[in-house]
Amino acid sequence: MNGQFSDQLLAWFESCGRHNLPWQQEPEPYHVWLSEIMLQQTQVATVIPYYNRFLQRFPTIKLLADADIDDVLSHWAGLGYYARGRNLHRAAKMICDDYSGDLPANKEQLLTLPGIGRSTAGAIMALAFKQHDAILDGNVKRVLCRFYAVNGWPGQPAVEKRLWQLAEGLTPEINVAHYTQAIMDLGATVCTRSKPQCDICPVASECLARKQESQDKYPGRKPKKTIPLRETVFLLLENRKGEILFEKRPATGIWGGLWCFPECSPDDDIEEWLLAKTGFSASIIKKLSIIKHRLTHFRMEILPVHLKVKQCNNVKAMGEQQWCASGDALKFGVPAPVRNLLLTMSE
DNA sequence: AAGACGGGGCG
DNA sequence: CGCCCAGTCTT
Repeated sequence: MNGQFSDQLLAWFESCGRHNLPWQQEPEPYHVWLSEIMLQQTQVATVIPYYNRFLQRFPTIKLLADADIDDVLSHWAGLGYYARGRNLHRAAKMICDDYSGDLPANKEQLLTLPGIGRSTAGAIMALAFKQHDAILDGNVKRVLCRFYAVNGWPGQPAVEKRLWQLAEGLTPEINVAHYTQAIMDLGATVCTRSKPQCDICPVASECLARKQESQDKYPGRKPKKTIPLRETVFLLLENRKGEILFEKRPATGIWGGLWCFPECSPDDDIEEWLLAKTGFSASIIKKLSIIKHRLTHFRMEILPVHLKVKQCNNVKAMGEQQWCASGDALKFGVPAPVRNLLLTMSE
């Protein structure tokens, strides 16, 4: 029977699960939603300080909806995947407009909100509304791949389809909130990527991967490909007051909506490029050491160049711009390399 | 179906 | 350095 898996997991959860995470204290729908969005592609330990700061600044969905997007993004800065922050803000507005400020307890309606997909909708239904619904996040995928010895990479549509079937089959009708938390905890603390602790696993005796002594084979690896190198130049323009010029990036694409420095290619003549594109006449003070930034899909090498502005004729703004003392810039949403650069400079 | 999207943690 | 993480959206 399917009930055995959930029963064993629930019994284990009671004594060994995590019951002290910040979003478990007041499990209201907003808290569950916020934590689920932050936890997408991001680990618990990283999320916790961001979660606490965010909720302190935006205690309710209404206050979030009414906030300025820059304010929202500055509290997201450093977490990555900034579309999550923008979607959260958009969804908060929709929730206020369409549902009087409360998350709908309805899966189809949740799925219409930006940033909420199948797994997050399932998590909100189960954890916040105690409704029977399955999730399939990275932890659950790993647990199920091992328990059923599912071959193939979980990102593969056929494999993912199979995993959803298994996840739905195992999810119990009752105690669904505890079960959902339990299977995530099992993946996070016991059925870990490397060195799983099968000796303390509540479902080890039925686990096919363990029977085959091939836990390391599951889940199947993502086919790897060589990731490209992207080289860029950060232009740190300083005016007479010692302020630095920042530009707001477009809402979509890398670091969408965050504040950054003007950027050119290493192939450009820097002073010429500046004059042509922005109207600033500036001279190079110093080229700083190259910053290496590694992402999932490419590597970045950033050359920061410090310049002094001599003259400004007809500034051609390429987007929103502002001059700002380097220390004050951290109040805005800036990407991690920019933050690190500013911190280094102020030392 | 495939690619884009950030940053941190770990072996 | 490679791989992964409480995924979703766009093309």
